[in-house]
Amino acid sequence: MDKKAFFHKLVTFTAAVHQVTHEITKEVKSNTITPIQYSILEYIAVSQPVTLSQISDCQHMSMPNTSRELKKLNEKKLCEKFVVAEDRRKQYIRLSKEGEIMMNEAFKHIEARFLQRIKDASDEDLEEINQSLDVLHSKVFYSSKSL
Amino acid sequence: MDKKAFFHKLVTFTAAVHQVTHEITKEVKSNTITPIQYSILEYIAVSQPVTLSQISDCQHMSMPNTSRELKKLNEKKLCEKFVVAEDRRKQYIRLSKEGEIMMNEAFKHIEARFLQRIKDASDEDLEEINQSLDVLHSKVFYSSKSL
DNA sequence: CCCTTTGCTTATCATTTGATAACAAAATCG
DNA sequence: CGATTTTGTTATCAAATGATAAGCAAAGGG
Repeated sequence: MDKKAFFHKLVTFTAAVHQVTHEITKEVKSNTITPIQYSILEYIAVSQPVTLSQISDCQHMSMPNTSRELKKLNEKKLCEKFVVAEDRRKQYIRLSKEGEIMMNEAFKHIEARFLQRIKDASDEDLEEINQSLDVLHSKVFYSSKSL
Repeated sequence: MDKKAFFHKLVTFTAAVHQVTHEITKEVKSNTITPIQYSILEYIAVSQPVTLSQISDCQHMSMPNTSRELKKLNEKKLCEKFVVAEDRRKQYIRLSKEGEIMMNEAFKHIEARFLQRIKDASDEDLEEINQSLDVLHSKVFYSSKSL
């Protein structure tokens, strides 16, 4: 396969993903949280419970800054901290009731937008999309600290 | 197919794409430009010549802020402005010689990083990835201003 | 020829984000 | 036990980004 073309395809693809998600999420964000706070909430929502270090790693944010943003989210009653019995330095972070509600609404909106995008897809198309997501996630866009 | 699981997959996938591209581009950015300036340069690189309004639209940035960032890039000798003969209000923006060099190096680095990510992939894997990119780009992450 | 619109600029201010130093408590290890 | 590492906090400062008001020159339309 032509490496140059392949790489070009990858770059335009990532640009497209950014463009589409930006379009969709900008309608989603409540005006009470900042973009970074939204992405933290999103991460918590799909990965909870998580520790502060995990958020810091995943969002490429320093511990102090992560701690600060989390404190703000806490003050806004959108997430909660729980000490971990086995290691009392750590804390598990989960969405609060309100946080769950907010993120559920956000996801519902995103869902609607995506539905609109795939409304012309057949069942086979959907299965194909499903498999493509698996392939790309596992073979290209996997997360890896070691790289 | 379970809709809930499907959208969960979509959301985590887009998050993964963001994280990976963030990881890769953060190594690329010279310390002389900010993230936003980088993304402007990237846009100019693939779309030049562009007008200030086009950048403003595409980057979802207000005209005044776009103007400011462009002025900084100009002072850093990374891009140049040319008045348009047909409409002297407009200006075409292009990368300067230095800007071209910088972006070529950036793209080369991104290519290397992606290659590293797929270095364990077999030829069949690559073909699968290639097809998955096509599927997702055409059926989900297509660009459409009208949506 | 006025009047409006378009494309862009400058200035200013508030907020968000990034970076760093200094600290503390719990765990781990020799 | 004492030293070190891990996990997280608080405080502070600098820089980047977002938002808004005011202005200006060229283009276009009646």
